Amino acid sequence: MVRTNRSPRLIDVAHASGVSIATASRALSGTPGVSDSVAEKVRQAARELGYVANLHARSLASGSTATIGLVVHEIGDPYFSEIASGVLSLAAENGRTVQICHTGRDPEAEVEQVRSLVANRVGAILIAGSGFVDASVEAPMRLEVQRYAEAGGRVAVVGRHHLGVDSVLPDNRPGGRAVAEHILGLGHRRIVVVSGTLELTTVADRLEGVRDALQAAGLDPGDIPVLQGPFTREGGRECIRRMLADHPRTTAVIALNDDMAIGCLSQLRSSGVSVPGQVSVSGFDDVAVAQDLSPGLTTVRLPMAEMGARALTLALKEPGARARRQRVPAELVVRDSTGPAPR
Amino acid sequence: MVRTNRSPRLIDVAHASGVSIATASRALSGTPGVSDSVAEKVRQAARELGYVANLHARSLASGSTATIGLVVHEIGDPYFSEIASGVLSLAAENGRTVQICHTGRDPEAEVEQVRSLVANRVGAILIAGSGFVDASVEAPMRLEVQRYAEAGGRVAVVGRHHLGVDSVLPDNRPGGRAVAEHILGLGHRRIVVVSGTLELTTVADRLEGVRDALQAAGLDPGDIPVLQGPFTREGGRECIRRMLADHPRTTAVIALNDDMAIGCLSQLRSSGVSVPGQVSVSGFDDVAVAQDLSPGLTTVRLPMAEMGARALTLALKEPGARARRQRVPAELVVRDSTGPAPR
DNA sequence: CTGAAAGCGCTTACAG
DNA sequence: CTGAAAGCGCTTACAG
Repeated sequence: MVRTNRSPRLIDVAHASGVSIATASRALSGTPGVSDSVAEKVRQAARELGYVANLHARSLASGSTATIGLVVHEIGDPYFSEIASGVLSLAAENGRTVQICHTGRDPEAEVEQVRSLVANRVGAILIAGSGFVDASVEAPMRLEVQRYAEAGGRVAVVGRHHLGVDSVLPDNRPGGRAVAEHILGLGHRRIVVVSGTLELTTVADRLEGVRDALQAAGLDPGDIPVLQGPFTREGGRECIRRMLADHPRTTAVIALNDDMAIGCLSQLRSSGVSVPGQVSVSGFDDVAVAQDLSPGLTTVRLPMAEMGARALTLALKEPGARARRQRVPAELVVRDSTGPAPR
Repeated sequence: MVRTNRSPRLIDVAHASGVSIATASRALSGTPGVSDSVAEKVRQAARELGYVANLHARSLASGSTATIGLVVHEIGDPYFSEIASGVLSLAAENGRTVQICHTGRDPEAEVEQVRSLVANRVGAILIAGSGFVDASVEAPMRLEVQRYAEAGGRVAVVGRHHLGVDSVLPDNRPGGRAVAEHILGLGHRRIVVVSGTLELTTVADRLEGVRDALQAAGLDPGDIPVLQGPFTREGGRECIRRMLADHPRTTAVIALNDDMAIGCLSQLRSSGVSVPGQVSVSGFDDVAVAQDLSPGLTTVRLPMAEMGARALTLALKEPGARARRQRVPAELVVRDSTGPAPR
């Protein structure tokens, strides 16, 4: 009987080429030990039938997968989409497929997504995005990850501590210090930090760097207002409105990511404040669009795509005796959104 | 390839709770016909063991998957990352996982990616991104897609014709017409179109709309230069340099996507040309950052996230007797990058 | 309501 | 170099 409306199976290829499924399997997967002529005959038959191996069956039989799981907070956010781009490109080069989930920055959704990745028996899990300063918030995640790792899964994280796995860690603190030094060097003293929630380690680390610079310049970090809002463009706008109301003499805004900085620029423009004439603005990340803003955004460059690729590279390696950490340098990029403090 | 064969299996759960694997399977998958007390006992045991069902085994046994495949040109591009965001959110709500691949706009890579999705036996494939005016370029893709559909797979595309499957089609032509009418209405006559390659249907359709408007205004579309470059920010910059050299009296630039428009803005600023004072600029898509640019970008809004979600919705439905087409309205959004033609 | 058993489509020792 | 056969971990008719 002819199977209609179904994909051809290995056995169909085997029949068509007059060999056993064992031989057909070897010929198709490139396992050595099949004569060239037979292998070619099998490949030919597979091509004609439009045969594509069922990866579920393959995974089940072989006990391994070529699929990588990637967890991000929000794929629409350029920070994450650039990381994802790096992962997808390198994965394709290695013949691996990538399953992505986003979590909306919800720690619970995150755990659920990891669990679903585990269920899909992905070969490795990559987690991008800040963790929480309060390690206890991450306890369930840590548990899930450890369990997976113990069962032989590989895990790597980007920009995140506390999980006890291989990690790619951008120099958030040195980056924060560098951008603050730049601002101070331009003569600014009435500075405001525009920040996401301090519960995130990324935010806390960057802020710490800013404080390092203030302290080194002989200033009291406690004197610098830290305006908190969502870590988004809208959050940036919101903070500027508060700044204009509560700290009207501010001459420089240090935003802790580019998204917020873009919102700052937008709100300052709407409010008729010139940048950098009256107020300087800096960001953090150097998302692709930062250089095309007007004025071009002074920021701290993080090589997001490369960070994603590096995490994948770590995950594809054999695990080390203990968790590896790769530091990624953060580089200050000075553009037109920062200038000398007005006198 | 990582071995992941040390996780607890269904049979471990069955043993732990003193039932058969059939009963354990039913209890865990929520199939009716298991007494509450037994079901609870099984769930309890599963929880304690940290059991997560092997989806490969499940797929193989049941012949169906909860995984959706999504093909985009470049996930780092906001147009696609916003579509992906819509797909991921809706997928999560439906308990489905998403496998993403990007193709770098290479038709051959595209076919390969679809093939790999088929191999993964995903339940549905979503393809986002322009097709080619020359349908023959897509023949291999069409073949692959048809074969998959005939074998029972579901396919939906976003912004793409020629594939003979369910599609979500933005009103590119009416959108192009709307934005051109806006520019004409402001009195501009020395206009230049900044465009990606005309081989892409998306580009061709938008340009067609622009020409509709020109014609309706009694102008000869042949008189309007169409500068082509990569469909990216860098492409936009490039085109502006050419425009400045070859068409220095231009007063309005109609860019056929936001990325190019952003590049145009950037290059005009570097070249000391004021927008919209000397030259007006419009885009197409309304990516998230468009409203935060300076000046805010006049553009044509496409609800990308919604388009992604709609495609998924189509793919999850039973197939119709013939391919369904959903048109998505394109809405002109006027901001500050366009103004009256200088006299 | 519960279980024994067939089978999903592959891979891979184990023999020849 | 090639094949017969035992699984991989589930689901689901089919019986009881």
